Amino acid sequence: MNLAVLLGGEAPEVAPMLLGAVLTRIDDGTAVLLSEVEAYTEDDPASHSHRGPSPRNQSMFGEPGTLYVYRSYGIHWCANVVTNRRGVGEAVLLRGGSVVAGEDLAISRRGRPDHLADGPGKLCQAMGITGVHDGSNVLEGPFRLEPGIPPRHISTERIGISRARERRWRFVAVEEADPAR
DNA sequence: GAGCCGATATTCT
DNA sequence: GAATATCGGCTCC
Repeated sequence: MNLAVLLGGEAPEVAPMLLGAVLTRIDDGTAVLLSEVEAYTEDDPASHSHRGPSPRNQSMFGEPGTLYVYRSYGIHWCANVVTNRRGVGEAVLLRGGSVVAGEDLAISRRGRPDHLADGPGKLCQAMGITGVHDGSNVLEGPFRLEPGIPPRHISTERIGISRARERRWRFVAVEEADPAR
């Protein structure tokens, strides 16, 4: 599946397709295999784009593939990949994954050897994603997204929000069946 | 492992 | 002033 075509779709449909994809940072070699994502759309009361463009969320309305990076709780950075066409505020929050390249750098950034990218803020810290990357595009760089084979996954309620909880737009890769079981 | 809490940018009321 | 798309350190099992 062509990435540009994929990202032109609607966020709730694109999100599960990004499971198994690898986000690579070209300029330092770090890469994360995505295992957890969430979809947000414009008519979604829980989405930052719900009330229209603002200085913070403008990149969420950009071209598909745009990175929307925002500061969460005043401390952490969180990254989304924008979907759908320009002018539509849809994106997929990169909620977690596992570091598959550049592990040493990820460990030094995180300051610990474990839990490198098992949360949206941690994923950004491990890859060095900050506000300066807001508005860059995964079709260009310095971040590249390579679709993989989507693993088995389940959808659940999203995390950390209070509105529109009934939209089960959190997609989590299911661990491969344990051979010992 | 579960539960509480503090840090604090940005938006909304 | 309150809420939030979080995290890490702490306590107490």
